[in-house]
Amino acid sequence: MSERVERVAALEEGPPGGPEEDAAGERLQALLAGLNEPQREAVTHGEGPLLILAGAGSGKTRVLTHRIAFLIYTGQAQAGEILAITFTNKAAQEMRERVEGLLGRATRGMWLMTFHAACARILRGEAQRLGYTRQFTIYDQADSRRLVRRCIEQLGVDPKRFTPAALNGQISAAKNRLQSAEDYRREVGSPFEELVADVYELYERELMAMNAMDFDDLLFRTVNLLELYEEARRRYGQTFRHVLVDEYQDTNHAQYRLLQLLVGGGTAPARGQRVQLEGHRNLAVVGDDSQSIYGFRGADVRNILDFQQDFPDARVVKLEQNYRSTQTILSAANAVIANNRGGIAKRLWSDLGQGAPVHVRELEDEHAEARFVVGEIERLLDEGTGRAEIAVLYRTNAMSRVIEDALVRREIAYQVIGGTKFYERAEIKDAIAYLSWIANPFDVVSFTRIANSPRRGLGQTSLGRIVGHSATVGVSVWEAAAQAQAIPGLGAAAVKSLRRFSQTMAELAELAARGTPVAELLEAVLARSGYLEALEAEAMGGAAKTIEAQGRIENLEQLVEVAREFDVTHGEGRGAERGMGADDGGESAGEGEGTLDLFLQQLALVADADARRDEEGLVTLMTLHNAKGLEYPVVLIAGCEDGVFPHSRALEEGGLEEERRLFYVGVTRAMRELYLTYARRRMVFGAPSYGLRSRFLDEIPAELSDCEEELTISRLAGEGSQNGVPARVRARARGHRENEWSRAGQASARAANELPPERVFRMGEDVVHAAFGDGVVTGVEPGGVIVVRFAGDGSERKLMAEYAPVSRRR
DNA sequence: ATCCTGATTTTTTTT
DNA sequence: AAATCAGGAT
Repeated sequence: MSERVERVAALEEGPPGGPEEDAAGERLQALLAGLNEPQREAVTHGEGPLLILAGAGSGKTRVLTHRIAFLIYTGQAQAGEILAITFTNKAAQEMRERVEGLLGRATRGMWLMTFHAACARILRGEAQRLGYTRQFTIYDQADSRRLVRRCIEQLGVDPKRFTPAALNGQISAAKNRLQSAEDYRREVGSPFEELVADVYELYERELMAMNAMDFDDLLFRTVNLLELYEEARRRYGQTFRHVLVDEYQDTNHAQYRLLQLLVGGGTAPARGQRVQLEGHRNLAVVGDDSQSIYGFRGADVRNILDFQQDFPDARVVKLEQNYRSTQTILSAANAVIANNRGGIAKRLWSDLGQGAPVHVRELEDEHAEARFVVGEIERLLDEGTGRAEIAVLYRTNAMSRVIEDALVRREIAYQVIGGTKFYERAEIKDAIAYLSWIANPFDVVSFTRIANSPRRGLGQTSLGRIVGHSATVGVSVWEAAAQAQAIPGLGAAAVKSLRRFSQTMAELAELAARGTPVAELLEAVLARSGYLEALEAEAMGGAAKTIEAQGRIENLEQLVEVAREFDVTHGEGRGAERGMGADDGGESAGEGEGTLDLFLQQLALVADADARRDEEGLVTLMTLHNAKGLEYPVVLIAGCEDGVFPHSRALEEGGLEEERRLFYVGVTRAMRELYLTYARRRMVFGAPSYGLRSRFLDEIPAELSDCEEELTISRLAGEGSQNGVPARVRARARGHRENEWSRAGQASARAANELPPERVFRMGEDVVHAAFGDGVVTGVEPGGVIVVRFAGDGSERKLMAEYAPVSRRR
């Protein structure tokens, strides 16, 4: 490897030599041309750990792609020796295209994908070692929540008291901490955690029996695999000679551990790990602690903050020149983020000039806000701005509807990212469930989903008997279903119906085993199962449902189209499984088996962001989270009100700083023009709510925005002190229309920030009340109100957390 | 088993 | 305002 380094050095010097070396030298110069000094340093860094602190818009994608190209180009790595992790599949795909553009050839064999996709791929080859087959099913969040619900019911716990969502969240958090059910059990400290442990254990057993994994398992099991098998660890560690990770600030503990296992090194292993880590330590991470916005799903900023402790010899490169935004936008972003404590100091600057002021507007209600946003978009379009250059961002998906309505009314073409997702629609999930059950006969969740869809007269009771029978006899649901008459307690009609269903499925499985292309198989499924027929019957029927059914049919046609595309790229037998030699061993006989599995796994891992389309003349609507990593000449952020953004629930849970980072992310998406709007009145849950303008708006220096009233009051309050007290004074001055509601809003903000911790209650906590006795918190409402259900008489009461005589029970 | 209706809940954010 | 759920009627 030292000769490699020499070669790099030689190339950098632009050595004398034969004609092809000259050409190579030129190529290399071209690769490095146009990079600023720190960018170049990051790109040309050789072996060993590398931390790239990349401020918003500082060209980190450029650095990553150029670095990959550089590594390949200088012979430091083959394409197949690179593992590059991105946040979305879309980002991976874009990055691959750019690398190929730089190299002028295909990047066959390079692992350029998300953590989850990489893990799924590894596990497909190694699943047997962990007791799974390679056809294991991946459950999305909805699936796993359903399973949790079943577990809760099986344990005889009231799902009212503890919602599947809450328990699922606990389990997911544990998995992200790499805490197994047994680990969790060992550390329980409350009755609630006791319950979580029970559910967690059962949930794991069920998943295992169904040959299924949830999202978190993909990471967790891969870590298990690498910890358990030194051979696998070595093999993957050596295969991926260079590992690059984008958006490192949003990695969770499992992902962190995975990286350590792959590249070796880091500090002493976390939580008593026994594995001796060794490896090449060629890990390059890119991120920005100011843009860490996924704490709620287990991301841990400390991963990036502590990188230099993990790798004391790491080279650190800071990218501080912003190539995206005007100085005004940057100054606004910097001023807001300065209100967070800690973090890595950086000073972002731009030479793109001051540009326009930030446009801040107050509107009457959300409809007026939507009209303003759309009106402004129309004006910009008239001025020659392209639709694809405009993005509208908001805090929650629910907020898109009003804006969509306004856009439709003005006939402006748009796309919504996220929200009601294509792959979460019932008909799509049904169709996929059919395929899943064919691929994985143990997949009970899929079976129960499709058995009575379309209606076959197999209701809850019958399904329960079938599943119960399969569990007692110890065979897959598939086999159980095939032996309909052997299932005790099943009525004659049910037996007959199940027989027919099972027969159809057997035929379809036969088709699949013969290596039928996925699109063809899917069409056969939809036709023979009677699914399409039922929908068509509904679409023909005269009622209002017609349109809906028609839409569903169209969605299914789209899915078939997706499958057809998959067949084209992965068709012709083998082509699919390229990449490292390591997983070839696991590939079973070559009858085209495995294609269906691959298709299903790809589907399971598609994200909303992957659906984004560029350059098609569409205005883009999405949540601030989905906007991560993107940029638009014009950005409009709607709903800048306290309680909406920052979100009230984040305030309650002490997540203000993460909200502020989210705001920072939103602001820094804008290149030229930035609009921040808020409404005095907004319908929430069908009831009006009145909020104050977002505190983040007050953190923007007045001279950067164009709100005139703002300037006047700010001058009155004292020149130059935009932060701190005067800012709040301004907010009060503007919000003097406040009534009951806004005061309630303030109280809730206070609840999080100023109440002592023993006065802050969360869902599911056990409490005791001086008069009513023991109870459990079943709701947390704005205004510092908590809802408690009391064990004594089963009644539910609303209490003021601040004043009521309640305390935590232990 | 299925359908209808009224009640309850939902809104953070997502791989 | 919309979606999901529970309970009861058919």
